[in-house]
Amino acid sequence: MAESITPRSQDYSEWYVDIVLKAQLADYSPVKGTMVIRPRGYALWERMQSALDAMFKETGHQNAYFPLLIPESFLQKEAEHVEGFAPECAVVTHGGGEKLDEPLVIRPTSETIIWSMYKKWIQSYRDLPLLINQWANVLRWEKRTRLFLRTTEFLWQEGHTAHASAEEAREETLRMLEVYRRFAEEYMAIPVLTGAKSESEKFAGAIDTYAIEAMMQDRKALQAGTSHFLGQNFAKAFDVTFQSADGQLEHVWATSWGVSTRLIGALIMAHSDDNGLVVPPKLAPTQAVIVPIYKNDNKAEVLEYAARIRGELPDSIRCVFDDDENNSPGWKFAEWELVGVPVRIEIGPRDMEKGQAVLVRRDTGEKTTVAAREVASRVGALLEEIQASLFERAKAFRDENTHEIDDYEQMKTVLNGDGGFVIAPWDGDPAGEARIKEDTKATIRVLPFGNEDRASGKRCIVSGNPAKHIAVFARAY
RNA sequence: CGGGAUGUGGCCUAGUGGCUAAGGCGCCUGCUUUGGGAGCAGGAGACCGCCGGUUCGAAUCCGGCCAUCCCGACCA
Repeated sequence: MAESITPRSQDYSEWYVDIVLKAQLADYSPVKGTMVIRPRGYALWERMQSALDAMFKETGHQNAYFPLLIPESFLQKEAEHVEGFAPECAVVTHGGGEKLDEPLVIRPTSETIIWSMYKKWIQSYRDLPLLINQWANVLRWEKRTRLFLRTTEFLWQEGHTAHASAEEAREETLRMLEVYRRFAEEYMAIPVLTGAKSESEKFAGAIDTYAIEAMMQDRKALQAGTSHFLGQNFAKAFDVTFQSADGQLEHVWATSWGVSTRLIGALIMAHSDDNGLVVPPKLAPTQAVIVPIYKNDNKAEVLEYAARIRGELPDSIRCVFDDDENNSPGWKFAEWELVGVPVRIEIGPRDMEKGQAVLVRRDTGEKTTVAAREVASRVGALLEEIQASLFERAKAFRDENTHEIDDYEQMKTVLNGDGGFVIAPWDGDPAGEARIKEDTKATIRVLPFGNEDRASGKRCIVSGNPAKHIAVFARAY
């Protein structure tokens, strides 16, 4: 357990894997591309879940659960959907020792089974909107997997809503994108860009896909959440209609939106360092750890003094008192840094004499000495400071590595060099997008909102034609 | 799915045809320690990734497979 982590500067991928394995967030499982989420990783997911779930409830959604198995024929009802997902589906062909009449697909996402049910549940405009979310696992047969970022099976939430009008469904799509933005920035301390996806990056079956897009420490982009306006595509495929107030029979309008355990990967790659995981206080399962330091002749007194300080911490601060006798203080320091606890409280004989304690920040390593009576308030304040400064640091890093460029050669130099985000005018032509990908491996991450005006009068960076969008290009996970 | 690298107790590594596979870390027992991954003594733990082949003899040579990483292809 006391081994070193590959430095980021030496090998970013190895560093990432080391953090996941050594901080015991996850471990490889026997089936290719699958992993076990260990208690320390799952605790992070649970904190994400509870924050998100509260936000979903606040916006009027209810949780439900739909089955893992979907009749294969369901997937085929929506043309783009089947084309997008069929290649990565696992299919169950046998059950109970017999070949099944109809193969069952293990859900890669649940639109089809959900809309088959919505058909039964929706008749009138009075049944709308229908706002349902589910927490579930899904399976996608990926060729190249990476812990948390892309695994064959993963955990996520998927919201599926039904509305009486296109406007209302569009509002919902953007409302949930905003929920994701808030969650990413306020809880994960990760600044994100919001905007629309280009045609080639859209969800299979959506009219419009929106995303939150974050920058990792290696300057690559990570799509951290998506929200889709599905139009009437699924309502038509599953014949889901409702009678409006004026008696007309109309197809229902739909959205879907999701975030997954990939967020844990985002958290790691946004904040962590060569000493291990760095977790923002709002998501940290343990926010503070007290490490008592004593010699044999003063052990009882130090422990009592430390316990008294611990007793003054409010219940709202999630604190662990590490009085394990078998490990040295130095060992504990390193271990708690590895797992990312935001604040360490060191309490030894010298502190006891002076009626104080030492607080250490995980993000900067900075140590401060505070009077015993102030520990509770200082720890609370420090947690808030760390939360804020992680965000500011990540934002400063992203801004430093975001370049507005209107010359194609320069764009190639940047994207093939240090990387980062390139903001450039684009005419909307997929051919140009494809050429950029070929030349630089970068894709359009988002078409940021409110930039159509800025595009007017500019020339597309690749074709030279009049630009329609301002696009953000980057290499991505 | 293509190209490359790697695979030896839980982890890292030595051993490159010949005795009972060696060391460090970790683990267990005891003592001693404790302000940045402590010390001493004793102990447990390996069908050398898996399957097959060559050989009197294989961790070592050959073939296949599997897994991980890297680079591509593919992919919300």
